[in-house]
Amino acid sequence: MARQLLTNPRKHAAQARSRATVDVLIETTARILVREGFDRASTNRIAEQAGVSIGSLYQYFPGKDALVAAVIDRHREELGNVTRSALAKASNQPIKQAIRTLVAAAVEAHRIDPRLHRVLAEQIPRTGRLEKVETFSRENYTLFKAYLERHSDELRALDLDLASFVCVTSIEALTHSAVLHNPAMLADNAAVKALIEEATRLIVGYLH
Amino acid sequence: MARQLLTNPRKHAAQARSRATVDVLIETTARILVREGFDRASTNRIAEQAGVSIGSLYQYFPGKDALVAAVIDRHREELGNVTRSALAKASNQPIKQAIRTLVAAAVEAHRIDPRLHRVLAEQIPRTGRLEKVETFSRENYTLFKAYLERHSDELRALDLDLASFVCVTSIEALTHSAVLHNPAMLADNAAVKALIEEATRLIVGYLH
DNA sequence: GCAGAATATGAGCGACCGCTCGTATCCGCT
DNA sequence: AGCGGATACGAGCGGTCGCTCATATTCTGC
Repeated sequence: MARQLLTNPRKHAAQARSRATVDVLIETTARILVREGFDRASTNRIAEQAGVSIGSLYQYFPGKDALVAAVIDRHREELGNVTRSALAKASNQPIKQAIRTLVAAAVEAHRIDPRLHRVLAEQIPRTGRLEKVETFSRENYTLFKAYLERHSDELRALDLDLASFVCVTSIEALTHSAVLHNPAMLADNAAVKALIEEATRLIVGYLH
Repeated sequence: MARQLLTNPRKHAAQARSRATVDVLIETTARILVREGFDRASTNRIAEQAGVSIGSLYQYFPGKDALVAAVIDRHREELGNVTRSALAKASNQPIKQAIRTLVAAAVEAHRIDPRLHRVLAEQIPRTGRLEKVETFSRENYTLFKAYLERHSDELRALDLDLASFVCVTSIEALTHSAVLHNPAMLADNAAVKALIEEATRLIVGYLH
């Protein structure tokens, strides 16, 4: 039997109680992903822990993938807010300061819910096989490129596409790897500062 | 019932035919991982497609995880060969040339079996039983740090641990992302050259 | 208050999972 | 040749999976 591939909600929740059901399902899915991992996040288990019947779950989500997709969307929204506001702030700053702002924002974004972020980043590509996860950083890429365009007079001659790829990929990898694979980093403010400093130096040096 | 946690072979294969059985199981596992993904790689399916009975599979592997671990080890061995020889070659080169050698090697390593590499990197659950997969880049990190130590007189004052982390993580992310998320890159030699050039510039600029 | 729409329920089906174990076959050694 | 260990086999057990559907409950509009 073909597995369910759809990730769209099956039905729109209209009344307040059904919206509550949807919410608790998404929240429970996130909690199970964090606490038990992707494999143990079965629809039966999610429904049970959410205090919702399996039938109700399937009224709103066509399957596990849709639940996970909803969790991803919610998380990405939060990340996007942090990044977008940082980019707005950076747009008026000179290069070096702007890069520092962006790197700091990247670290900040990874602090929102690191354990969930880790599960999503590491276990989720199995869902959908789509570019859904690639879009994780696509927006960052586009916005960063726009920044470079506006400030191209302060930079050496650059292939903006290639440069955006290099910068965004590096910043993403450094913050992701540092924050997620070394949880102690979260507490150690000095270490965070050092990381931001190094990443800034890396990027600024590259752009000049 | 508690899931199987071991990833070590259950029994050592002594005769030639059993070694052949083990080989075909590992190879089939790799093939299924690439063609069907981690989730569909069940022990039953692996045994069937390998032309080996499920009983024989369990003579040599305590479960799916052990098979996957064997695939990972084999792949990592191949990557390690490329990287180690590049590092040996680089150890006598000046910084800029050395970095270029290493970046080129990183790209080369990602060309070995990109689809398998992608599956291993993206689909293997790293939380839990297969956690030791994190050592994927640990060796690179150590070797790179050793290189920096030997050439520290050519560099600015550096925290070698931090610098190694920054360099290895960036190179890994750039080559990985470029080669795996843009398969056209494999064919386009000019694009590969451009990537190597940019990554080299990024790292060299950072180290100086 | 009541009809009908929206929402919630959960037993249970068929498929597949990981894995065992009793049995059959093959191979190396004397 | 023939014995004993190594190897191979596969039916099938107990379990979880994703998911449906007949039924029950709650809400909304009139």
